[in-house]
Amino acid sequence: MYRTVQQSLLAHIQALLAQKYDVTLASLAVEQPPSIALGELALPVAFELAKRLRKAPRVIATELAVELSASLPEGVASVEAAGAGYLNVRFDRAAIARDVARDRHADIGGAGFKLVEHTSINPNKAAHIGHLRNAILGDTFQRLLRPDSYKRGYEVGVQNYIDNTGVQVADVVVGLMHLEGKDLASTRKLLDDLAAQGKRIDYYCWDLYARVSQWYTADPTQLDTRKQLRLATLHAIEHGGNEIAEVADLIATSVLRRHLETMQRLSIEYDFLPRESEILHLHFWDAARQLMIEKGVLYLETEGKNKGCWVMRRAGSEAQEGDGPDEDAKVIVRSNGTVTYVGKDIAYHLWKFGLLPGKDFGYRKFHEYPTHTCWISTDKASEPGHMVFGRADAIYNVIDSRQNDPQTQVVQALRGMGFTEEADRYTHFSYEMVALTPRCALDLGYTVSEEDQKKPYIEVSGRKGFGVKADDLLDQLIAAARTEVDSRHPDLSEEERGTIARQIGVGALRYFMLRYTRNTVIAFDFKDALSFEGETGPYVQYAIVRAANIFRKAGTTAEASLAAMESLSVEGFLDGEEGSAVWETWLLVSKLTLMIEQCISTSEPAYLSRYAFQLAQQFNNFYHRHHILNETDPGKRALYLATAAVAQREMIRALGYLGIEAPERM
RNA sequence: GCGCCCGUAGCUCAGCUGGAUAGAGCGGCAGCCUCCGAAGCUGUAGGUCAGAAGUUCGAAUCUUCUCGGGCGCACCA
Repeated sequence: MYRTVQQSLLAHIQALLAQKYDVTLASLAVEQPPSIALGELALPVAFELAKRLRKAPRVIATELAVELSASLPEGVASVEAAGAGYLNVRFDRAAIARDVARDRHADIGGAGFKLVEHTSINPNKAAHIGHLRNAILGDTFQRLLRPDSYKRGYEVGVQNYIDNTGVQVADVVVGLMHLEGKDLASTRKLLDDLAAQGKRIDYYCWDLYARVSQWYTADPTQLDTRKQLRLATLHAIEHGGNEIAEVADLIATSVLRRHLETMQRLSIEYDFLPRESEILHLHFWDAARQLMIEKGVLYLETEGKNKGCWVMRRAGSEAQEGDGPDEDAKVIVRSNGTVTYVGKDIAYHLWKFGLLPGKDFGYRKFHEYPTHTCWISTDKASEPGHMVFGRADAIYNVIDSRQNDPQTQVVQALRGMGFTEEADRYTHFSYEMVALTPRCALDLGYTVSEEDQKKPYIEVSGRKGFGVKADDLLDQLIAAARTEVDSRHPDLSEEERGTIARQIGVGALRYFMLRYTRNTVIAFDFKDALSFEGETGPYVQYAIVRAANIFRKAGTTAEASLAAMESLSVEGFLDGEEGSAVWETWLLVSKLTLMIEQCISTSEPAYLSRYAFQLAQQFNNFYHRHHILNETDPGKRALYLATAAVAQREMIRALGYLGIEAPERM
């Protein structure tokens, strides 16, 4: 509702400015006054106009207030000049509250297919906390976009790109075949044995990957031989149709299934898993190469250090007209004819926007979620019933900030090819890494150098096997929650307690990853991550449970409490000092759509987690201030019940978008 | 060397499309469970917003420079 009133007010003022002063402003700043006593909205527009109109801000504000008062927009009670020239707006509290109770709100959504890509973990090791941040950010964002019962939303597809033919997979294959002397058959047996013992293949690979990485450089006399072995393995995997490639596929697919399980524990699901093997075998690059040459962004370098390579100019250096070769250009095709990572990525992104004529993946069913199918790419014919993904109007790539440069290269290529609209709708959803505090690393038993101990944080490294695995962290969180639940609810069944503990653990984890803004490095520490108090997911869950307890004890429901608002005269109850405190809860509650819009337009889910916390804090405040069940005035009691109901409703919704469930009890 | 990001309370972070007195959590101190669950609430202490100059009626927020920290700058992916 907040957004609805704000919009109509701004439209009113724009019209007024045009009519009275003959000015149009590109955008109007709106804020909230420092105190609710001053009103619900404040506009500093008079300051902006002061110079232009050669009048004191206060005078302009007063004039505007008079004009606006003549015909107030819906939901607005009064407008007045305040301070040095602010235009303060007071809401019609009773009317707004009634609308909020009725769940009137602005809609969110529009046309166009939005493709969100996240997770994209190399399928050669267990997921760690860095991957968790990626997946949780992407999944939350996807929830904000999707159609649901609250909003119209956008058509959305969620992809998880699988680099099943890269060096990281090759490394694990080298480990299996050369360090452990396995072949296809014994690798199969390994998988069966691990499964029988209830062990995780991704954990096994975690250790193996770290071992191989060390092994490559362990013996100086073997450096070249091992490097060659690594390269030969990679090429065999890329080429396909041999035993090495089969081992790689077996491992990559098994690890991928584990990743899907890990993510599903966190309510994270995917629609499609495009794999690099198909990008290779279906020759996406050939089509892209031809297109790039046609459009003039890719050219053969004939001189200098990049002689014999097909290169592309870097972003920001296109004005260069000099004679000599552009030494700064990015190599796309090596002199040996193979394509680089950025080249393949350009081809892939042309496909995402439907710009690769005649090229699409084959689609095969891979995993069934309760409500939908997850598809995977294949170079064979498609199974029926699949969705088509390569036709995006806008894309969001959740990729950490270390890939800023290559991402910029891809956008630059699109722009250079004349696909400027696509380039404009390409969002690199960038975020900073999750690192470990030195203290945390020591606690985990890693050896930390003197130098590293002085740093604020240490980068996680799969190659070194240095990091916290996603499943381990989740297990710990759930166990900690379980201990609490067991002591608080010995009466509940084993299964119920398990469910609640899982909801709390997931809530704590997802909230932890979402409370930091994207460009903040998270220095991970168990003490912070395992906290259930203060600004955490469980704090919000607890507020929801409290509200539920009130309805139970009052012998009513949230729905009935909201319906009661229809016949309730709240006119006096939301004013004055005491009423204002209650009103502030309603006002905050009315801002959900505004928050979601903000999260979408800035690609920043952290605003919503903050909002959820603020709601819970506001509700807890209200809860301690007004003892609802002891309230003897029936009008007040009804209003308080409705207050708890709207607060609970929006807390549940906000948590829902964050991918966090609200437990019945906790 | 070049590019991007960051520097706000003891610690971890919000605030950064310029706007009224710079906020929250944790930690500290002092309180609140015969009363809707204390995973909670109240009060209190704590800040030259890294530093300097500039733009502006107004700067934590915009510009430039300096200092400090991080991450990128491959014919790796």
